[in-house]
Amino acid sequence: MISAKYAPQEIEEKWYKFWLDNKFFASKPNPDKEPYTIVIPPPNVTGVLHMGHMLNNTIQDVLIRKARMEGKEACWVPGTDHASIATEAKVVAMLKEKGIEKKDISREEFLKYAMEWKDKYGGIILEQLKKLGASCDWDRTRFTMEPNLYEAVIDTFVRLYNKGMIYRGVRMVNWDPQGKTALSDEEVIEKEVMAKLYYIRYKVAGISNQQTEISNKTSNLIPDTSSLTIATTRPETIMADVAICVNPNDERYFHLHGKTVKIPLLGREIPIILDEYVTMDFGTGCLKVTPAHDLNDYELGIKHKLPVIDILDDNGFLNEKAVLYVGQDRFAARRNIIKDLEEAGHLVKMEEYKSVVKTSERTGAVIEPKLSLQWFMKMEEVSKPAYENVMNDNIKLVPPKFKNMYANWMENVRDWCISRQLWWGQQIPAFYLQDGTIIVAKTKREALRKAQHELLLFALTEEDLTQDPDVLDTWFSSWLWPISVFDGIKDPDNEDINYYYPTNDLVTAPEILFFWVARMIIAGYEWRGELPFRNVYLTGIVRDKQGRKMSKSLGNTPDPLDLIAQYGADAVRTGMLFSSPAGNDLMYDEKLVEQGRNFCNKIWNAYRLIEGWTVDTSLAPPSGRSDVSEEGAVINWFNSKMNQTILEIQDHFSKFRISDALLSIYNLIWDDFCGKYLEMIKPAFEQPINKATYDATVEIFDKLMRLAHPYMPFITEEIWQEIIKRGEKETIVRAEFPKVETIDEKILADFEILFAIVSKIRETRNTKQISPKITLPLAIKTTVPSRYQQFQSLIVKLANTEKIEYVSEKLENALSFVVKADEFFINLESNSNPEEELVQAKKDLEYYQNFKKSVESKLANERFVANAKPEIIEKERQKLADADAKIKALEAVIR
RNA sequence: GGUUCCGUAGCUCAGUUGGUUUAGAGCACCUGCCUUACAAGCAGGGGGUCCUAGGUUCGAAUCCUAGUGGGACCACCA
Repeated sequence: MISAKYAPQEIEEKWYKFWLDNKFFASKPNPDKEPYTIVIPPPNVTGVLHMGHMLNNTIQDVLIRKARMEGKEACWVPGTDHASIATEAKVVAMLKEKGIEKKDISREEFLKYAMEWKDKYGGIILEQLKKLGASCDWDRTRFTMEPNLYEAVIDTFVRLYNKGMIYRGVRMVNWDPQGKTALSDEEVIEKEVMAKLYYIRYKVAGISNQQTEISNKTSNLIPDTSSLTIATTRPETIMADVAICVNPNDERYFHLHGKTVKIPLLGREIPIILDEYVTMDFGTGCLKVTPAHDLNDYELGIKHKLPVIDILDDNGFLNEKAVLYVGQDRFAARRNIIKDLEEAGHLVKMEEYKSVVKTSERTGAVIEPKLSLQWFMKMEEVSKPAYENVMNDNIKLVPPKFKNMYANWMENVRDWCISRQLWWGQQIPAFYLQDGTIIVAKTKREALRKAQHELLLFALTEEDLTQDPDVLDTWFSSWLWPISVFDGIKDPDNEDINYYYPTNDLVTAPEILFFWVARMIIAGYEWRGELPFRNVYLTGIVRDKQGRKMSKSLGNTPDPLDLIAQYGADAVRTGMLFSSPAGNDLMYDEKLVEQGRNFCNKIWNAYRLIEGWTVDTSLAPPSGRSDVSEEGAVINWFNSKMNQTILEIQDHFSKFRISDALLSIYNLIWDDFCGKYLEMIKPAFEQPINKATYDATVEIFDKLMRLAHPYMPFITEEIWQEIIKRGEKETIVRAEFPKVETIDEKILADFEILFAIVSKIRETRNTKQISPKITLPLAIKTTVPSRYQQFQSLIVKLANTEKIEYVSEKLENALSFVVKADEFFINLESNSNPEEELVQAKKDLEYYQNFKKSVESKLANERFVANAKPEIIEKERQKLADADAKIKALEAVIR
């Protein structure tokens, strides 16, 4: 006895093991087949599965499973990313718990701990993906730090350096004083906070020898010419001031042109400079210029050839250059200097001020703009093909609205800071001689050889070379991912890369469009002269039903594994996809997963029904007519319906409408197959079914399971094995995805009439409150009885009526309705209420008369007839004819 | 501030190059049913000023302009 409820747990485990044991997901280059490749966006190696992964990977699995069933050589490459910042932060925290500080151990020791950590937690997320049913080729699992991929990254660096595309330079970077590393703009989170704007008075010292131009006529606007006031949010940086800047057009400060001021407390004299960069109506119109601690000031400093005074160390503490508050944390120094400024009478006032504070995505520390020696990659030239090939749709972004965003970024691309002050990652292959000479080479040994031969420093030994301690930005390894997983950097002509590259589709989130997707495209053209993938499907953010982003701190993220355990993987997969058009955020609601579960259960019960049938081979198909049995007609109808739906599904897939394709399958199975087809062909209780109908039904069920399989791999395999293949050693994983066959429009139209009649009868039942158990007499007044004769027994079965009676005159006092141009009667003396029927008929008549009028006036409009396309006019004429017939029938009812 | 996307049923969204009169779907909702596959179900039903105002057109949810509301991205005033 099969349970009435679908129980996914043991089924899922059983089949996943079956798939793995038989290596159904494995792929190798096969010249006879078209390759279809997806590389997984590698999740952080220490990450755990969250709802975003679920959505993203379900979509990839749907695509890859469908491609596999379509006979392509489908290859989905899984793997993980070493995620230097995130992982290093976790390792540091883990060590801290053990009482170990990172600064107290060597790089080697640290990496040993990190590797142990990675080995322990690294595989988790991939194991979780298996629970979801992901059909990755697990033998191809890659890790961005494994030797081959590590070397590829080093190779890339050396080659780009030799091409002159990588340089070292002083730049203003986002410095994380806690993580002690530079961050890219993308790793920085901006938070709106209420800060304080401090107004600080500087004493004017005197006239400098550079400029003497003073406007005497305006100087009297400022009563106090002996000082000026600046506004700042960072008073602790005044010790790093090198100038005060005012707008040259600012009349209030004409008298200050060419003068110098003294920094409060410190007394150092700095010049007043002029630049239109300064906004006159913000603050006081006087800007303190602190090149070492503000990006704009830095640029201003370069423009005006100002010195740079950096008063902060890497931890965010004031150094000796600050002179005052040395050794204090920047925030402590701020509190102290405010107190001192106030006491010294320099603090004019404080204002509440809404400002934006940049914080580190990983450590949460407030970012310090910091001048620092970093490695950069030149981006302008190299990003051109990446820009053009997205603009011309060689690479399609789905949905295309992201093209604009992409363009905007690529048109303003800035050089890429690729160094990170971390240990976990690929160490930059740059070696320094004691005099600072830089030698870039893959290994220390090679660097030494280079120094000996190219610089003729034969006495040099490896001890004289120091490798740059920094590692490369994680994205500097993941941008190679579609190439490096096939070893295409180190071995650019190998069989795998030649076969699988370029890959087909990439499924990822729009927030990493720039720093991952764009860079992969750049790498693709740089290293292969070719695009890395043809389509980029961008998923939305998974939000809760109130529209809030899912986050740990809000506690609104369900654990995906709990969901799978509770509802089954197929239910979670379909639940996620019921409402997630590309590029749109997904408002997650557990109701969606319930809907998915219900769908599984619906399929399960169809299986139970069919499984319970006994087939009687001696039984001839029951026939309503001699040429074609009604069951034969039902089977033909369903096949047409199914083929029509497959056409729809293929259209949806061609446009990456994954949700819509699912909904098509959902409706086909639930409404058309379960709701209509099975109801029409199922034998009476405990009656056997004839073989022809049974076989046709199993064949249909087979196709339906194959259609649904990319979305619901487990339940479809179970049913396919149990009812369709009955123990043969095959798998639906590699079965053929159904192709579109004949669509018989006539039969589809005919059955629409049948369903309309059945609906009308049921509606009558409902409104008249007639029990479904009561068999209704049905009479039809029609000029085309053949139209209905073929449905005789189907109407009887679906609507519980007696055999249909054909009448030539309307039945007085019977309930009636009109379908097409024919009138139907249900003659029930007791319940009938002709008044109501009449009212309804009159309403309908009025509607159709108005309808007719509007169509007539359209057709009478010469300009419409002259301008509209012929097929549109023909359609209008047909509408007119239909309306006429309907009106006639309705008039008959009322008469 | 710049760029850009979007406003269609209570919610999430379709609506193909303008062409059904009363604009669709899923979910939610309402009514009636424990009918021997399935109450995680069956049958039926209600629900929209297609953001607003103009314009183009024989015809506008669809195209144009302006307004308005919201999102995204970039750059941000110390």
